[in-house]
Amino acid sequence: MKHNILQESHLKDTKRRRAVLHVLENSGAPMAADRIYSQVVKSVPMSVSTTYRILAALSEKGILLKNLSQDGKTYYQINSHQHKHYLTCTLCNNTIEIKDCPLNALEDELNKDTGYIITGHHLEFTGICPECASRNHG
Amino acid sequence: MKHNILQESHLKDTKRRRAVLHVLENSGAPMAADRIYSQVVKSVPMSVSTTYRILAALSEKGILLKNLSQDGKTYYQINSHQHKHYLTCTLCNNTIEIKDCPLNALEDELNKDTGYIITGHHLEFTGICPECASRNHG
DNA sequence: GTTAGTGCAAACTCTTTGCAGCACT
DNA sequence: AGTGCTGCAAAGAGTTTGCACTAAC
Repeated sequence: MKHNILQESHLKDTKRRRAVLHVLENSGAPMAADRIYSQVVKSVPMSVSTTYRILAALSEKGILLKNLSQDGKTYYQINSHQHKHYLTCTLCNNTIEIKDCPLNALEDELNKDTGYIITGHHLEFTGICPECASRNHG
Repeated sequence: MKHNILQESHLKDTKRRRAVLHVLENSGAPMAADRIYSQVVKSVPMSVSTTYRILAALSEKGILLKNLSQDGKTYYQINSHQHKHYLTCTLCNNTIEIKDCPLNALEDELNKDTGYIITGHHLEFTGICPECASRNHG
């Protein structure tokens, strides 16, 4: 069974939830609610409020990760339970994944310096992707 | 006449702008509009919309840095033209500054790997401050 | 059959804006 | 004097919620 992730989390297995998960599984990068909605609606009728409720439920169960971005929209992604960071083009918003996280070592040091118990971090790089760079030079 | 940062930026030197700058200068950490407003209003009458307009004008001139945080509010801070990161307690929201930024070296490597021209990064740590930690153990 | 999920519209939070009047250079 | 600043209220974007209906278990 492919989507027993819903049942495991004691969530009912509905058409809309499967569709939302499917869209996010096939996306290489985090997606905002409006884009998830317009993707899903192509195949399954769904209201915007249901989109938000599904995203909230899945995030609460830890199935999705959510992140409020600088553009004012909340982005959702499948929680792969791997620690990831992203690099976003400031011109076209194209986003790619960064493989390594060099910060865990820093967290220990930070704890020694500040006394804070470090529970996490959020790191985002911004830049200009090769396509935009060549477009602006050409 | 003292060198005025407002005049240098071709902004009129008004009571409210001075008050906003004063509040931010005396704050160790970034502040959201609502808190800046309620601080300023203690000494200078001001509307909320003016607060936002002042913060927008000062940010546009590069006098302030703005950052939309995960709590949905935009935080403002004086632009010290130094690169800084912050560590925020997830329990009491107390925020302190981190001195060193270990990421510039990483940016070069990232450029080689991805082809992106790296223009910046945003890094936030979360944790539990010593006060909250002891409060929760007691 | 019971509980959880959904659609619709209204509400909510933070922020922005149009317009008329006021303050700074 | 003239332009830019400000207050008020209304609007805007993104998201959340109350209620009646529907679908999954």
